[in-house]
Amino acid sequence: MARNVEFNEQLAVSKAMDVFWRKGYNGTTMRDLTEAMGINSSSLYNTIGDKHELFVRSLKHYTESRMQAALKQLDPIKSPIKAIDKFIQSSVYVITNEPNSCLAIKTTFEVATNDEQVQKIIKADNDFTYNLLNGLVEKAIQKGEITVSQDAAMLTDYIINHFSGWHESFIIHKDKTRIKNMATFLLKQITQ
Amino acid sequence: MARNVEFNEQLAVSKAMDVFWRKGYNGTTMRDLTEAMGINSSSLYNTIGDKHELFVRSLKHYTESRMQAALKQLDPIKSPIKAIDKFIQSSVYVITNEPNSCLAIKTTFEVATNDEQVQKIIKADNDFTYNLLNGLVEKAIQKGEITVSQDAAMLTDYIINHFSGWHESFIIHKDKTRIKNMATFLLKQITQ
DNA sequence: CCAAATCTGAAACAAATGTTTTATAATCAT
DNA sequence: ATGATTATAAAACATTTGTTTCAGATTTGG
Repeated sequence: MARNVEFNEQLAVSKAMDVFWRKGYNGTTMRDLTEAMGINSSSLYNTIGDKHELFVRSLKHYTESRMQAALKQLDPIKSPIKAIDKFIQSSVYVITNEPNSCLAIKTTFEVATNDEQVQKIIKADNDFTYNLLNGLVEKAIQKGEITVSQDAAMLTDYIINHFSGWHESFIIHKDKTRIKNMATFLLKQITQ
Repeated sequence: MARNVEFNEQLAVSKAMDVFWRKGYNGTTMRDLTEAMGINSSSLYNTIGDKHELFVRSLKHYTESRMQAALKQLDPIKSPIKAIDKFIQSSVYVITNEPNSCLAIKTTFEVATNDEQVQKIIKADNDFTYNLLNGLVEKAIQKGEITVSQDAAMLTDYIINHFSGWHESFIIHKDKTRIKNMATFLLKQITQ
């Protein structure tokens, strides 16, 4: 009965995400977004909604992509401690090679404090990583691959906790070696 | 020959800092600032300058205050490892009790990437903390209070690295215990 | 092919933004 | 006290902001 939507919504959100990722929520204008997405603001408001809704979708797109990638990467690894190692090494690689630092962390510090909807997404993302890693840590403790502590919950927190510091360090010093050395030490500590 | 400046510039910058701290650089408007500072924008532009310059001064005020506080707090402590402990415990206390998380970290993720002047201030702040802690770590290694590694530089990075993760965790989960448990484990690891 | 539906593009919108102007008030050296 | 000088307050400024309007283009079912 009517005309079809011309643009690919998923692709458009992905382009919007790139802009938010670089400039942050408040640093991004609607014109930045429509230009990058290649669509007119009327189309945007007709389909997705306003700036905030577009940000929410961008953030969800970011976190969901990451979750899928993590599952896919860790699934074939049978040894829990090797999976933990892979997860850490992979984080180091991303931190020291991606042009922007993690959108979730940037968002946590820029908007999560004053935005409940955003905070929920961030928390869901964090919980996912926590559960994924916690499963591995528990198994590694069971198998005796980790002996430094029996407190899986705390150890999981402890490991995850390193990532944002590594991002911060890399923004400030742009020195891959510093990150790698910290990661090596972390792993040595865990598996001592 | 002329009229005197009415407002206390240091105090005004301190009020501006509070606003930037809560709302971030891009989330803060000039009207937010002049209202909080209790001065007219013409006075602001006549004395301090534009929004960016005010932010730079606010950030400097923040970092310099922190540096002084750290020196004052650690100076009387003679044992290096006890000073390190104090530094960590004090960070935990601030993270879990201040209403806003660290302005320096927020700024690192929001603006440092695209703002050289801000990046310099952040780096100077980071280097200060690094040097302060590194001196303690070196002495602790010499005295045999730390044996887990002889690499003072890496260990210093490793310790500092925890703070931004603790901030992130507290924003997301608002759970003091999780932070305290991580801090306890960190200290146990270092002094093992 | 028609008609209803809805998407698109460009322009327009009010409000908010960072900054400047201007008139007035206050201060200090003479 | 006077006059030069500078601070202040209020308003005005041009842009930029997020969002909406509206005419025209395109599609689909009948």
